[in-house]
Amino acid sequence: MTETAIPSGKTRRRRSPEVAREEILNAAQRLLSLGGPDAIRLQDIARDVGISHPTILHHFGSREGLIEALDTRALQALTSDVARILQSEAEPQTGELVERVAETMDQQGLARLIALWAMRETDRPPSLDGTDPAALVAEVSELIRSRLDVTEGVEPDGLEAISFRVRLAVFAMFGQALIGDAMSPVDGEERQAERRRFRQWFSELILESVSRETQSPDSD
Amino acid sequence: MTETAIPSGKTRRRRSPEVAREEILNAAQRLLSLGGPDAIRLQDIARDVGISHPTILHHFGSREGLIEALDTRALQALTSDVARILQSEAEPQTGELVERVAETMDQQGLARLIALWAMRETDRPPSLDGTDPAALVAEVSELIRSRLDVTEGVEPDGLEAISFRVRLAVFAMFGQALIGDAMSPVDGEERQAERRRFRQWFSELILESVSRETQSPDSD
DNA sequence: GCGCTTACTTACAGTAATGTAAGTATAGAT
DNA sequence: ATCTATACTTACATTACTGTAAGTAAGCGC
Repeated sequence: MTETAIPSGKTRRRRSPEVAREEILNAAQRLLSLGGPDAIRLQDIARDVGISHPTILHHFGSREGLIEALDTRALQALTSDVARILQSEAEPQTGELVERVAETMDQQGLARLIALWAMRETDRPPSLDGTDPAALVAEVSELIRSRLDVTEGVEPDGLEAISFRVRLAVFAMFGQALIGDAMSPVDGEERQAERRRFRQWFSELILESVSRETQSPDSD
Repeated sequence: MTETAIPSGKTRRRRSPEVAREEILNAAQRLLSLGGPDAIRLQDIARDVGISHPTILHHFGSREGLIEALDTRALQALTSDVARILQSEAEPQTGELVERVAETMDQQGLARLIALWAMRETDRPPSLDGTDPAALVAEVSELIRSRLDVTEGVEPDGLEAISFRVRLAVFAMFGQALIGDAMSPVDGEERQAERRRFRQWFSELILESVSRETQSPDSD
């Protein structure tokens, strides 16, 4: 039993390059979210999609290319997700934002992807393909500040404080997705409930601190 | 030029098993903190220590055994570190604790180790060798609560809120160590300064929220 | 229908990693 | 000084994964 790509029927499907890439990326991400870093094996992914592994190489050039595409797509998804919320909501609904990012993080196995990406090399590559996490944080921070400016009126150098909050939110959701299970004292059904409680508690903590600082700037 | 373990001189050193294990673990951790997950290669580690790779297998049985030992040691180090601080300080110096955990996390490459450990399998193994992160969090939370009890007097069901804070602190330090660089808008010297500012800001945030809730329990 | 492009397959090459077997040498015990 | 246990080495087996080469077939234009 070597590798025979599930000869489903007798004909073979011929996908458009876009569809093929999507299916391969989906399978890769799914496998990554199940197993560890070694789960990104071309043969496994190929079997999952129902193709042979050289097809993956055909579409992505190399394993490295596949991983890069995976990273890029994930970051872009997250970016557009955040952007959509920020532009649709009138009020800076921090709770909504936190909840949204959290879902994306652990449902799609995005946290693992980010972790692996961060570990991959010490020297920053050219901020992969145009989506830069630091820029995303800066953007979100800026947007939140501008909203606060309108409603309340906050001193301009509070930008770093806001970006700290955004970063903390990212860290919190990232951490919960990646190592949250290991820190939870409960199992099964209750764990989900606890996760939600934690997020809600966290959202309130962040919101409180924002309104506190912006409404009484004499705290320092 | 195959693999010849640096024939330093002509005699070979004969370490005690304990020392050998320590040196191997140190090298492995160092390499992991430099490169990605694939950096844990027996031959590389062996070259770093100055031995041949089967010696590692002799001491740890298998690559998997080495990784397990690495995880165990790291968690134990963190545990004892936290325990030491909690027992020595009279006041619950949250800032100190946060700073300490943060240092351990990114100096030793511990964050990466934890991340890999968390990714390794979905089903929890028997909480590796006696050190259980959830238990550690619970312990720390309990200890903090008991101190608050003495000084101020907090309702007993505030334990979850405290454990949430502890968890958030872990997430924050873990996140900063692992993906903090990617989120920072600055480079080089200034990055270190910013990291410190973030930690300080975070410590204050946590402390504030504690004193606020414990001193005025009618906030709900 | 015919032909061209290319998504896709099978078979294989190359490489690199973990793990094994057998022998060597070092430190401590007697 | 010799013996013994075992830390350690060299050489090799095994396996498994990425990547290549050549050939096959599916869709699309003509």
